[in-house]
Amino acid sequence: MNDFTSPRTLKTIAESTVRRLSLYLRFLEEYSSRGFTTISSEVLAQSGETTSAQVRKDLSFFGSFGKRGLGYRVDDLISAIRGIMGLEENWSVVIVGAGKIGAALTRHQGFTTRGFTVAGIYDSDPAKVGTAIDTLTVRADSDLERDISKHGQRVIAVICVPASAAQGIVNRVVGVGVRAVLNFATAPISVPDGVTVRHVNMATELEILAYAVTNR
Amino acid sequence: MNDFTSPRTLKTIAESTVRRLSLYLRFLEEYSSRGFTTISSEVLAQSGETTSAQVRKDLSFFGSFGKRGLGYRVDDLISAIRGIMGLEENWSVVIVGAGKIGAALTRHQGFTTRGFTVAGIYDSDPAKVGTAIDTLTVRADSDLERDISKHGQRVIAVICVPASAAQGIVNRVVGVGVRAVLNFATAPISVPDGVTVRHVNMATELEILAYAVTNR
DNA sequence: ATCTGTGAACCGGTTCACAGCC
DNA sequence: GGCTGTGAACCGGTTCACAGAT
Repeated sequence: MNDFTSPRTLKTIAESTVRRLSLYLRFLEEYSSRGFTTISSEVLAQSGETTSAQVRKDLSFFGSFGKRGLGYRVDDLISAIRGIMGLEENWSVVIVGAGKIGAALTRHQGFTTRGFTVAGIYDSDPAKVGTAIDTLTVRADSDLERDISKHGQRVIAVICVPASAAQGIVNRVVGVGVRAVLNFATAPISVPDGVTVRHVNMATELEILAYAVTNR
Repeated sequence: MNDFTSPRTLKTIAESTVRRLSLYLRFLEEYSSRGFTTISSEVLAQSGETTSAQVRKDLSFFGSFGKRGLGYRVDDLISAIRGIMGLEENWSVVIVGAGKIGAALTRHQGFTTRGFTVAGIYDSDPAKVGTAIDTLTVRADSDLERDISKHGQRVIAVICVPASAAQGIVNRVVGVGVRAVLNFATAPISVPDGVTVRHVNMATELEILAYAVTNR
């Protein structure tokens, strides 16, 4: 029981499960700060807009964290999920592109508090290099490789450059060991095996909403 | 053949299908601008990181848009997808919250060109009301209902307020007829039937990446 | 010969339901 | 009695494979 290692190597976990774990974690942290020490799968389900069975199934892939008849101890579950997701130590976030989105993300404190620290912001435009964004100074695009190498494995590159430049930047950061990329550019990006890319695309989100409204 | 109405009311279409349609559309527009007039499901598949069978299946839910042995006429397919997604006429986007994200989205031109126009940005902070963001002036939060009523059905509300205020804002915009909400606040939001909410959450995206790197 | 359109098979995520512990 | 943990059933999205049109 509570075997962390074998289950997660045995089966690949669905992305939907991982996404829900993130939501559970957020809710648990808030729930803990409100002074609760115990939670049931039923209550936790409401946070993630899912069912209690789903919550229990999600957690069961990684071990048994609850007590039958009682529920889960909030703080234990927080630690367990942090461990599962690899959030015990801090991650460095490198933002490439100091345009509107890049700058806004840099200024935004939202994820700083959650174990992700913006380590640097980069741009190829000499007019932007050297300007201050919050506590950071925009660095030259050409410094990317050298700077990233210092961060080791725990780096996530956030791509906020124009679509035409996106693949080139990704190639460069992957070349110096980055294995996680969050892509805000509206360009389909390809990466070698072992590198994970996620896309965030405002236009697509709006279009999905447009579809939903149009088709009842 | 080419029956638009019955198939889409008959079956509910998977969200994944709608998301891919959006990607196909983006690629097709770019492909068209490069001068191509015809495309095969095989080529289109590469854009959406999927397979040719998936492309054909996605489209088949809505009609037959191609010619066997030949492929699809690019411009016809663009029109067809625009029709399916409800993008023939423009949509108004109302941004609530003039913080970092709200301001960045307002300034960002990315979706303006794709049939979505930012009609207004609102904030409850008197210090922000009246300030200019791009060509828009931040309006008082209290003007929300009156302004939205003017837009009719084709409005999408984008929520960029702190988590604690999110549900209240959503209740208000839904109250005046908004049926599509894009939520940037890190709060689980509930809406009545017939209203669609989508969540964009930076922290979750970063955490999914952290999980992926941590677990091979 | 080529490439679409689509029923059927497949696969995997979700839901069910109940056994197992507190 | 209450709530977790989990195999089994279910469901729906994806893939297969082939018939049909050009």
